Amino acid sequence: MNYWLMKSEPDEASILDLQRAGTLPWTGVRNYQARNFMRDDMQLGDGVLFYHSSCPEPGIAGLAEVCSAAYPDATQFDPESPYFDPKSKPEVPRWLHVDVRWRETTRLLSLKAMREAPELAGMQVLQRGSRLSITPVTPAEWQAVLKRLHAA
DNA sequence: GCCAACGTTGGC
DNA sequence: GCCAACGTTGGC
Repeated sequence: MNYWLMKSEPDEASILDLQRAGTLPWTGVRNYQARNFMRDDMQLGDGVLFYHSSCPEPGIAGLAEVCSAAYPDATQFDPESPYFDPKSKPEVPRWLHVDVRWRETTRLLSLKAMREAPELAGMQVLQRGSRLSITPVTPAEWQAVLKRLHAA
């Protein structure tokens, strides 16, 4: 069982969109490291911190879980899609993704609050220059985030 | 809109 | 295989 933080721009897919949909395919990842996490390290039931990025109030907005194995991302073959990759061949799909299931819409644990939390200082997403859209989270960090999300 | 940081591309 | 140029991310 592993834990992850996954970034999403709420304009594209917010925690409320996930809540409405139940599950969503995590399409559009075009970074090899993030793809490899999904392909090699994610397991069914892994915990996901759903993070809103590139928005007025960045931060963790809810909880989700991995609910599929990795499979080819259809958007890479769609010329109409912003995620179209002309260099990817259907015989050898370059980009994969998992599906994610909604668990809980929480209050926002803002980026600012995350930075102020000593237990979260080591989180990969908070490191200088970190841009990866999917990063591993340690069990201790997961617990610390849950504690703060559920605190009054 | 700015810009720091990082990833990717492609010429050599 | 190096590395300069370019593109992207994402907070501010």
